[in-house]
Amino acid sequence: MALLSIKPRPCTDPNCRGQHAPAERVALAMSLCDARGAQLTKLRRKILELLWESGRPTGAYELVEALKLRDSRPVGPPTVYRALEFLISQGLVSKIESRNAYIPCAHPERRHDCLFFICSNCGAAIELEDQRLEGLISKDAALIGFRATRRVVEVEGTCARCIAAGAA
Amino acid sequence: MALLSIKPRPCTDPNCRGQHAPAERVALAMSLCDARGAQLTKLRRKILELLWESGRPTGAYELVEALKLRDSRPVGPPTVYRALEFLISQGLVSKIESRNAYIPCAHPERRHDCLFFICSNCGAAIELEDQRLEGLISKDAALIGFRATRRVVEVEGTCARCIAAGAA
DNA sequence: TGATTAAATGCAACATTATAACGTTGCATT
DNA sequence: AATGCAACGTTATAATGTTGCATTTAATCA
Repeated sequence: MALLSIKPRPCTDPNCRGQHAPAERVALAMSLCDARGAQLTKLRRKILELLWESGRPTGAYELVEALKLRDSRPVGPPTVYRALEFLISQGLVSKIESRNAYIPCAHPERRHDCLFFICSNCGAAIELEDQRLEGLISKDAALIGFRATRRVVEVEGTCARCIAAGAA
Repeated sequence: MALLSIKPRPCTDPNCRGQHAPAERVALAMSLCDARGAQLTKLRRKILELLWESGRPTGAYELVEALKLRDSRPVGPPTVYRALEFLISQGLVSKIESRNAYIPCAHPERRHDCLFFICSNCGAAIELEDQRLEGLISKDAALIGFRATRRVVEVEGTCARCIAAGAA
């Protein structure tokens, strides 16, 4: 808590697409980890920052490169993967399975499943939350007696901006 | 058509989980490809067979190994990947993104999105189809002006059989 | 405070998954 | 025979992810 100069409040707008500054994001993450007794170390924080700054799903090796540029001390893949593992375990980051890439979670304060729309053209990913979708999946799971622990929903296609810009 | 001794009819049971023999599956695939003018060659057929026989999502390199055992002539990864690409393009196979593995599609005659339940314990995958789910995703896509081309829905957890067997 | 211990990180080697680049085969048509 | 074409083969390499162990850092407590 000592590291926190501000005490951010989570965004409560259900239509929010996550348009907040990276710094604000990281501050919220620190606040959450602090409350949970989880250690958001300097390295982990930096990787979360990089993910927010990137603005699109980012590969682990891209992060390795980015850290090389930003810092004097280079880090290896295992370090990055371990940090990602931590961030994912805290709900701060999601892996986009269809891309082998990582993206920060817009609403880490809420426990929820993410629904990602990924643009094949520009690479951007839009995160949505849909309780009805989660409900349907639960119902289907119940139908076959399946106990779900993780839900991956990823939609590939073309985003509105790229459609407008004339990209096929 | 000359190669086909039987003319299989697609299963129309909406609750069908795909319990049909591999040979029947491959025969249906041949029929479909024939109708489409697509070439389900010997190699592609063999890979589809192996996938059906495997009974669970199977990695590309597992297929490379399996082909080594089954045949005299070993094939390289590119060959297997190309065959998988073809099978996927024909809707005969799906990739399980969260596992980097491939699974034959239970109902290749219908154009639909698959919903996979993957057991972390035994590795089995259950395929379901849910129009309402597809509808919800379409609605969400429309909400943000996104044009979807592919939908990936994968649920990890524990299957009924493993729960019954006492697996956590 | 310094000793003790747990957690996090660094690092080298390795494993797995996927593709690039280029060449060959076999068949159909001319 | 020459041409075109789709599928397949071969080699090498890119991209992604992990293991095992040494080292450092940080939390805990006598």
